[in-house]
Amino acid sequence: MNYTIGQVAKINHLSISQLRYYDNQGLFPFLKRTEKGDRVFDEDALKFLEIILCLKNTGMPIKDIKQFVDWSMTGEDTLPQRLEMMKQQEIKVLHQIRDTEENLTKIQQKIARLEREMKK
Amino acid sequence: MNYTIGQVAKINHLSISQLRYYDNQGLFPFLKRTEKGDRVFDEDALKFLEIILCLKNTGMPIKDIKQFVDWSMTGEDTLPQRLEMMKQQEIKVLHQIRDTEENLTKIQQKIARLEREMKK
DNA sequence: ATACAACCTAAACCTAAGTTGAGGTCAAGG
DNA sequence: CCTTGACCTCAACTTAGGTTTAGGTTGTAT
Repeated sequence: MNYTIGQVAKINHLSISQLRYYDNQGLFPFLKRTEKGDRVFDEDALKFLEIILCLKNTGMPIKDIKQFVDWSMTGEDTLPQRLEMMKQQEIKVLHQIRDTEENLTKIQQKIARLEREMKK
Repeated sequence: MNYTIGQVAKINHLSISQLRYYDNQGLFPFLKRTEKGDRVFDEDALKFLEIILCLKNTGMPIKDIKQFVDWSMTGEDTLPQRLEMMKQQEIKVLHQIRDTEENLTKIQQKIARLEREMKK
């Protein structure tokens, strides 16, 4: 099954211009085009997009994602680099979660304090 | 105990210019100054900074934080608004954590796939 | 035929969150 | 004295991550 840019945007809750911007930044080197020039996302492209968004949503800058994408296109030689990058990202995300949980606790304490103040 | 901007920067792992920028954005209306004009952070300021950073680190934009700070300076009339804002933020952070955990899982699956590919 | 919807490009524009640089004040130490 | 370090202001600059605009093509429905 193939998808247009508009469909992909809806599926992933992105804007069309965002997808075009990512393409221009080199994040979709695997994208095909129709004869008239429209971008075509196939199932593989959607699969790949998923991991790209995953990296983006955990705070990886676009140029680093591009590095990963470029490595992915070069073949098996770069498997070690890609693995290393994902492991680094895993560590980063684990820290993110811990930090965010700490901040959650602080916010909840603030809520409790505010509620106590309001009752007085 | 009082602290200079440099000390506060070190304690909280921020740059001095970041702290000055926040002050210019109106995030520190409670800040005192020495006669020569240097910013003085007292214990209360540090306490307040902690909650400000907590909001900032969970993705709240500076102008929203300023709203919260402004409310905090006005007295008890704004307790309900502040409470509501913190509750909204709590919800946002809970979602953040869930989303990040999902992304973590995907990254870990990617790691597993890459490791399988490398063994072949 | 024509109008509309969905796609395209290239370039300009925008916003948030800072950083940098020039020029200045003050206190302490050698 | 004078230099060094830590602070100050104000304005200009930067960067990332987009959005917007203007102008153009194509396919389908009226």
